[in-house]
Amino acid sequence: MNYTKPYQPPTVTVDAVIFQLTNNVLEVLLVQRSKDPFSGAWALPGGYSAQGETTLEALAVKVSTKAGVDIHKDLKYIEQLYTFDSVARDPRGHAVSVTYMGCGLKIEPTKASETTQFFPVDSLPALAYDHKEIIRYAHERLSAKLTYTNAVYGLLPKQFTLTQLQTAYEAVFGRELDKRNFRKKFLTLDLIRETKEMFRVGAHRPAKLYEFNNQKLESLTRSFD
Amino acid sequence: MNYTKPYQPPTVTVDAVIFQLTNNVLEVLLVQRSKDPFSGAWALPGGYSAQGETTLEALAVKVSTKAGVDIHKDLKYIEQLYTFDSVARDPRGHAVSVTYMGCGLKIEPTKASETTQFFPVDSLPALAYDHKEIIRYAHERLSAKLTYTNAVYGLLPKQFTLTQLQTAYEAVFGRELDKRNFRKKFLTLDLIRETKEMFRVGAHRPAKLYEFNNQKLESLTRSFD
DNA sequence: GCAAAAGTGTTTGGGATACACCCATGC
DNA sequence: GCATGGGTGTATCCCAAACACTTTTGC
Repeated sequence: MNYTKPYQPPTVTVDAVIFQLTNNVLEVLLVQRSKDPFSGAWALPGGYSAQGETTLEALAVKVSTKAGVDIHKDLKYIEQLYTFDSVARDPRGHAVSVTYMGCGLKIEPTKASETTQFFPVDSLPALAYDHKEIIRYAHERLSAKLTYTNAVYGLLPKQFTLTQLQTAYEAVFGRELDKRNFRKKFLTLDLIRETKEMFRVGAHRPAKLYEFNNQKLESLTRSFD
Repeated sequence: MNYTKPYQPPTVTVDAVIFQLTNNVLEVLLVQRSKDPFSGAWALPGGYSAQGETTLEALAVKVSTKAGVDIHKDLKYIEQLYTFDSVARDPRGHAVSVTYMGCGLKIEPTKASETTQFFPVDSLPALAYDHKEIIRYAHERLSAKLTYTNAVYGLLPKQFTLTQLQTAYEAVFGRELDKRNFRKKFLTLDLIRETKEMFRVGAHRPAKLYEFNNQKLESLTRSFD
């Protein structure tokens, strides 16, 4: 390979789609841009990735700096999503973005403010770059992951009720599931076990609390959906 | 974002895992390196991706130059696989590789030679970089794609027999399937139609030829496996 | 006692699995 | 007529889907 000019790589950036569930609504973490391009618009937390660091390392730094979220402590699950590379996606010049998708729970960005917030995936503000497409793709991926893996654990507390579990699925899938069939099926998958704790809240019957046998990603023997 | 030093992006490369089926064996296209690093070892076709071109555009150029394969004409299916970015994967310096996975059929690299060949995925030569891992991952992805999409069309000619279809699955999955169950299931998926042609070869009953209704990727209503 | 969510079973239909023999052809 | 791969059916079991009422609690 001979280059007549010195080789000029594209800029490499990283972006994170961080989901969490709040009141049974799937939300995504965004930061508001204060500078051009897209000043005032909202964007996924992210930034440049430099030589000598992995994209995940770069992501950890950027997400911590820009949103006050520690991807290792605050997220229960993270995976690489896709690399977006269209030449026009950044008006300043060609930037290839390696994106990640992660799930957390009651994340409280230490930088929480009017410029760092979670938004419901179904009512996003105006977004910078191609971030709307990235979020759409991440949501699709998350939904797929819930159908064939135990990835829901990423969205739930350590102990949870079956109703919480079901509503997590419903929030991600965007549709309702049958309570009896859902419970029957999930319990036969052998992913969770009953605890001795009960969840008591409100004027109604308390619910058994369950926990996952395993907080690591595994494939289901029988898919959902 | 203020950088005290000028921002130095990692090198960006692209690599292609190109599969085809030859005599019911799943093969992958490799080129032999003539220079260090890894001189003499085999590698996936690929190379640098520069500013101003998408990674797929870069891939088309590199695969054509190095292996004489036109990814648009010779491949029936291609998708982005994953971005490999460990700092040590290239001994010359940090290089992030955006990889693609594709399928073709009777590809004849115009550069076919002792340094551009297909190898069975189960008996690969010594590989440069992390290309062994990339191939493993691509194989896994292909296998997954066959279970929940119609992606097999990428490995088959326009018209094919049910036995060819089944052996394509078997070659990718690496295990045998029951003939009667396979046929019954595939025919009820409504993905293929009978043609009026027959495949006549050898001293035995001729086989009906089928074709896909649709040569575009779609999800199956019921997964395999 | 009443409002609110938790918990629970049965029926039915469709698809997955297991399994072995006849058919059409070339030589 | 025989060797070779093409083509076919049935029984069983498991699971998905549909569907409504009772239980436990706080007030």
